[in-house]
Amino acid sequence: MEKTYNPSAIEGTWYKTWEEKGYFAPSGEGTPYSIMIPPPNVTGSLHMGHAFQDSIMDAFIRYKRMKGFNTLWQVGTDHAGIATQMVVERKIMAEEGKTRHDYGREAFTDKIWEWKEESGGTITSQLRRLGASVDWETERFTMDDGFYKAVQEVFIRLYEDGLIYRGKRLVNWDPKLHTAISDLEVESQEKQGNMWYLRYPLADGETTGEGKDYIVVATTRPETMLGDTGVAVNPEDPRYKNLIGKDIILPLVGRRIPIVGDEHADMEKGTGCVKITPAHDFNDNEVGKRCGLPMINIMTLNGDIRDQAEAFNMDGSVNADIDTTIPEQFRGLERFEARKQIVAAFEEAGLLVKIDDHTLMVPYGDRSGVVIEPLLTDQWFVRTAPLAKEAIRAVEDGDIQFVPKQYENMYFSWMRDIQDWCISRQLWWGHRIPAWYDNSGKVYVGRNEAEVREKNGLGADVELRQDNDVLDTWFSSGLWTFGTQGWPEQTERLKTFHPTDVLVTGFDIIFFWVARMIMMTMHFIKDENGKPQVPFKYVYVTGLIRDENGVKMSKTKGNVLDPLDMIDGIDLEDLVEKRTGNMMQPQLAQKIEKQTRKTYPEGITPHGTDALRYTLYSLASTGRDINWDMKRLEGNRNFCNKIWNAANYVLMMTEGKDCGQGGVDVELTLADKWIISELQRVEAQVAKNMDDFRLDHASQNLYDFIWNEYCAWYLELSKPVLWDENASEERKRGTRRTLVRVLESICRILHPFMPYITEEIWQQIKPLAGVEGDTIMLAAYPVADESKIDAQAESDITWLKGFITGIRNIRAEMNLGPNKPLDVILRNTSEEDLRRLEENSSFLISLAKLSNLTALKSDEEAPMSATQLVGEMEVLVPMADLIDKDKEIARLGKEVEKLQKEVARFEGKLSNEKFVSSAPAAVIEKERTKLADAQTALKKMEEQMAAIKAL
RNA sequence: AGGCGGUUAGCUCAGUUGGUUAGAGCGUUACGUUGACAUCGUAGAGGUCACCAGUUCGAAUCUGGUACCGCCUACCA
Repeated sequence: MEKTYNPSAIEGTWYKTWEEKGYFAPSGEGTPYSIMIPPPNVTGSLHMGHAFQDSIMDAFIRYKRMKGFNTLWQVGTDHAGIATQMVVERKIMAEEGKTRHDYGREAFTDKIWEWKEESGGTITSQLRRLGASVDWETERFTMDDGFYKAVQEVFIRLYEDGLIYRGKRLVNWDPKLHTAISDLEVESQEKQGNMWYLRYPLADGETTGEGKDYIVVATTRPETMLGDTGVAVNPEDPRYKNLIGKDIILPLVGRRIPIVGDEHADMEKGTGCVKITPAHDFNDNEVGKRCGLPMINIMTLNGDIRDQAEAFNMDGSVNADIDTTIPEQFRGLERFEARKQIVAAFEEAGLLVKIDDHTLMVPYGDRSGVVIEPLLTDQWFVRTAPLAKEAIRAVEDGDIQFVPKQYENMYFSWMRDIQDWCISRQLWWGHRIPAWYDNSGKVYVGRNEAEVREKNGLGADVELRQDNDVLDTWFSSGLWTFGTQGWPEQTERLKTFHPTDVLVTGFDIIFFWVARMIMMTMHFIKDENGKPQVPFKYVYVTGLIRDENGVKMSKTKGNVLDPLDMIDGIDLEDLVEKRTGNMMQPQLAQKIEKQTRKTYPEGITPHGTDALRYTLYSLASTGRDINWDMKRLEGNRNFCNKIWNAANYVLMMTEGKDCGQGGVDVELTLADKWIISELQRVEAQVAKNMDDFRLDHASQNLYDFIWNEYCAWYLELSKPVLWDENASEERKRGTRRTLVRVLESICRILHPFMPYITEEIWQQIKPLAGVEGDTIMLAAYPVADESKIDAQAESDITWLKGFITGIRNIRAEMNLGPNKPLDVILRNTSEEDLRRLEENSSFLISLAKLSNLTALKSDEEAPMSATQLVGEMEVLVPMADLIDKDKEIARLGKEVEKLQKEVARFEGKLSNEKFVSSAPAAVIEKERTKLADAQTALKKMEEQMAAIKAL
């Protein structure tokens, strides 16, 4: 082994070996265990969220694989409709100055496939760097042929079940990308805007209750007034209720529109009158439906004002009765320009009452960044209510459990008032909707044109054209758990690995993806009894990883940390370049550069995959957000280094020596029995914490055991045995065997968390430990053996540690160097103390650096000494000339003070009648013991102090 | 506005049915390069568990309220 730990030297080769040897594939034996990776966007690159989730999945997978399960970690990528289309559009624009329309649909999608072949593997290659043991052999892509089959089948069956319909409805329209998007792709942002108060004159000489011949409406979007088809007032409102059924002459347009009574108008808010634009506002659309108002669309797909409006009835049919003329001056205006012009026109006409400042939430497209427009378009929808019902039940009944549980609330609240899902997207990249239209606009759904013709008896003379739209990307990813396993065929894989065991994902896509997977899966996949099958039994929800200041990482803020940079390291200049190069808003570059130079003056040093993963586990607690801490990462790199050096020591002590592999006689020391016992405990703890999804606890258990017990104590305890020329061969052999066997077990327990370093060390030590196997990946995971738990050994070692620490304490307090050999005298020794002394004097002399160790007989006087207590036994270091009297008095004084406080506290507790009468006996007994111990210690310390003072 | 979550050492985080003398990593103080490891060792310091009230013999833990922070949903005509 190399002298120093160098992660890059060991991490490169092992992954390649594992992959080539096919260790990641399901074994085909044992109980099935499966996880489906949330398919990353094929255009994406690995970020901290991926690293976090994928590390967690890998720990579970490696753990179960070692436990002998038939383990599948399904890998794949998502075709990410809009994102991918945009990437390739930008590319052809940059390289050839062409748009996708220059290419045409077919050639453009070919171009995307070409891109995917060349560049679509970025994220999967990065996944390899993390050590992810996914089954590469069966990698899927949501646009591959098999997946398309599943998507098509689902669409057709839902259509046949009456759960998919087409309609002209208001949707969130992205005027830049020219597509509908779902509610979830809309981000509301708070903006400073205005509220315009507009005067609408009443027709036919009518007046309000207050005698005015007009009413005033307030709006944040005055440009939509061109499409107003009514004004709503509250039916109870005394000011206006007499006007219900009367008309208004819509200013600028001159259209006569009715005043309707509707609950939506709140008497308390604004003026109490609401302009109703059913084609451009979701609430107005509802009012329009209730009051029978028509819809007038005034915008183009760009969000510009149309030359002529379009009028529809609520059922989507064309309304030919309405004059759709738009005043000439507004035609073709961009929407925000139109707003200015309309307001100006109102002002000119004397109809602008006032303009208030107003803070409002404005919807933006999360991809395009432009303001989303509610727009009337023809779209396909999934009727979600019936699907949601089953999906809610599955979580209510515990068939699916969220970890942590509070996310179930979030899920329920969304599912309870779920809206129909708009699944059509006006894109070219994606699963094209399997629907055809004839010239009359009648729609036929089928697997292909031939099938449609045959099923519907359409001759060759009937012209058919396929729907131009594609399906929402989440429609296909909703089928991920079963679509990847060969459905609609009833494959062996599907039977074996579905339902999957656990889904690991972030809370931000519970609605986007998790809920939809549950709905889709439960509708299509049934068990042998016809009961809907869940896609997964647990949903493990992770929090967001934020930067060191708790700020969400984003490119525009320039605070993104690349997991690979933490693995490989990156120098400052490269990091600055990475964060400031290729920015959408170059004006931020300077600020980002400054901040980066301040936070990472030395860049980022390499830490290796194992340290990164371990840090992620140690922070993986309750699904809440995490503020990334680079220091913690360094701490874990040090932990790797510690393990490396411990292995180095073990090898030095065992290589080429008899380690008792052959079953020959060995003698186990107290230290051996103790560390073996502790090993069983940590094995049990880790097993429990893995079952409870508490990777932070599991990693803490291992850290404690390996560093604070195995390295800090056991390795030290092994030295006096192995360096003792007089020790028996059985004894040395026993120690060597324990050293190497425990290390070998440590490697196996740790492997799911730190795959690389454990494999590397394991390969070195397996022959010494008498273990066989090609890889630690497939070695058996250690299971705690109750019979090896040795309470006697544990308490003896606790005593031993107390003894040694006591001596070290005196050394530190008295400024005695660690190497000065000390004579130690023991007083007030019990039988037990003497036994322990007898058995462990060599450990004590060696670890505490003693020159002599003697127990005082009851009638012997001790010289003046510094004192430490181990239980009731007094450990005395004779003062002679080497102890500073004042210092010792001060030290004892501190002890006495502490003990006095303790005694007082316990006495207080025990003298409380109510405590004694109502607390459980065990608790009282415990308190009594504590009191007695504290009193004894106090007495001894006081005596000692008095003796020294009297000197 | 409603819902959920958070507030524990200087920083990042644990704390599992109330019995704790509240823990870890990093940082910090002092000392120390003896033969696994200075990416280290040894010994320390550091917290009235946001605040108030209640339940209880006993509260970081349970209940109610307050403050601040975060997220989600809705509204803002």
